[in-house]
Amino acid sequence: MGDRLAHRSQPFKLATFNVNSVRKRLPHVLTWVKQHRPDVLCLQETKVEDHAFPTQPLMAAGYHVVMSGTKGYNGVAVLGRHPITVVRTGFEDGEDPDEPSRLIHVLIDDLPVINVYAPQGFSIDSPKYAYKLHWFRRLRRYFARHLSADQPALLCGDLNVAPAPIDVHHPERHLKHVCFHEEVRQAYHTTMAWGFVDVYRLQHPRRQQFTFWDYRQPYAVQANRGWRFDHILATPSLANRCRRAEVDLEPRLAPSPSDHTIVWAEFHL
DNA sequence: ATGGTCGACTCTCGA
Repeated sequence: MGDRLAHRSQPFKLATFNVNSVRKRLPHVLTWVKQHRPDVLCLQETKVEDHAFPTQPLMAAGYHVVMSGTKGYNGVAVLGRHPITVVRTGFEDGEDPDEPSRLIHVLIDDLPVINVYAPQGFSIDSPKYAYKLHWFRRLRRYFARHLSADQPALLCGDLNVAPAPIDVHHPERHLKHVCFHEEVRQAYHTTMAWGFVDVYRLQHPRRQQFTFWDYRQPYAVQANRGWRFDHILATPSLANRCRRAEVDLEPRLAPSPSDHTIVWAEFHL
């Protein structure tokens, strides 16, 4: 851990937000960072190539910006109050296909932060689902190759998995859903068993709080038919230093609400 | 019921 973080008096605050187009949701992002001043905000589904990313207004708000995007789909970015070093985008594990627009690994004052957008999977019988399951195995191998479980590190993003029955409305109706099937939950848990702890669940063992409501589901928000897909995880030494973890529903209340909302966590470093 | 809607982009895909 770098001295600048180690000697901070203020807690270190990280947030994650699937924006479903960073250009469409830029007003939400600017309002939120100005109000909450997170040290780091990780974005997913930015849906924009790097040259067209709205870097300038974010820099004007006091944030460094790095990104790895593609036109129209996927895309991840990290905003930070301190300079950000990009370590890697994508797995770079020699397998084809690799998707640089689903993973960005950065260092913020020597703290590793990995921001991911996991594949959704489409349907249980689709090759996209097989790809999703394999993607989680590759993610675990990525941790083993590039991180140490006994050192501080953060993982966040849209994992496209509800890890437990409490994390989805009517779990009994979603046993064959690509984000809740026993097989995909197993893939998720096997990956995180490498050494990442879900800090929201650590702080709130029995609270049901969703982070995603499907646009296509009528009255999903009103009836709270949602899912908890957006996660912040930390290696054990850092998870022990988590003091707060919360879901902020503000992006759901703004005009043109996103289908996801913001999750944030504070750590005393 | 991959239906419904939303976003980006091309007349359709991804979620």
